[in-house]
Amino acid sequence: MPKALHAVLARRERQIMDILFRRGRATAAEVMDDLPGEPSYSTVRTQLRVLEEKGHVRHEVDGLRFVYLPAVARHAARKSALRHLVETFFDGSPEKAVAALLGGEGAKLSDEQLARIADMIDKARKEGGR
Amino acid sequence: MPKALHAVLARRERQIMDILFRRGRATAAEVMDDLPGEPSYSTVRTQLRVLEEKGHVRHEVDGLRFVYLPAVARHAARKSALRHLVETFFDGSPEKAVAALLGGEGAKLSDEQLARIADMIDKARKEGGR
DNA sequence: CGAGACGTGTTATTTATATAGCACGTTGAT
DNA sequence: ATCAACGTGCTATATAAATAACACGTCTCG
Repeated sequence: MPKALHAVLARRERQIMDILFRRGRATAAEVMDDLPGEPSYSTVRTQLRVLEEKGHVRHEVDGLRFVYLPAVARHAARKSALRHLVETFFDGSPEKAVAALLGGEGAKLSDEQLARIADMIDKARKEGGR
Repeated sequence: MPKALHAVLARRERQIMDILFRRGRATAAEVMDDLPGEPSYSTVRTQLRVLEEKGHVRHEVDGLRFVYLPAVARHAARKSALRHLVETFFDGSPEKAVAALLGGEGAKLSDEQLARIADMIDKARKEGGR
């Protein structure tokens, strides 16, 4: 298993990867816009190049310019991040994590969303009880 | 609002904070045990001292030795981490995050756990519908 | 066609991080 | 009382990260 991203990236590198995961793909200029502080365009490009050398990012050529994307599928990174979070803050219990989400940590939930979640649970229980 | 920890910590610093959040409190030796690589005792202590200077960690004196703890309540750090994760990997939708947890990302759920979660949802719905 | 905007490649520099050595103090067992 | 084990305080250094300047190419529109 390759090492999880969060365990390997520096502060700024992580910020950049997060932006790429949020947006899916982005140009250097877009990354720059989303970064806190006012890094120069040049700085951001250098960091993207370094991330690419390290294998965390790749780029596609779009006409003249580069568009950067994470080298790892979002889904994989997400799974590993979620696992780590549950481990660190919820004593390894996904149940507690769900409780926190329902309790409004991470954003409020509407009634419709709660209803859909209830459905998901019914399905999960049938699966498990089979 | 003070800046979120994950946005401000370096790689090693984050690893250490995660250990402290997992364990609640730990001596330098315990932190050292949990860190990957084989950092020397001296190294770990230096980093703890730096983290303390920065205000992320504090220590209590236990007889002869120091016991380190996060300066921020676990609950607060967790909330911010959860929010960030939902933002980055679930398009800001806690519902999607719950779905991932139910789907087994982050660890499997037992039937009893699912049952308890179903209860939580009932309660949440009553609250919201009041 | 020429200047400005926009983009890349390369290289340099400063600052922070990660790492560890050494001197010294306290305690507990021989 | 003394030596080893364990812990702290202080200091030093190598490596990595963060930042940016400069040179150069290409499109574009007036």
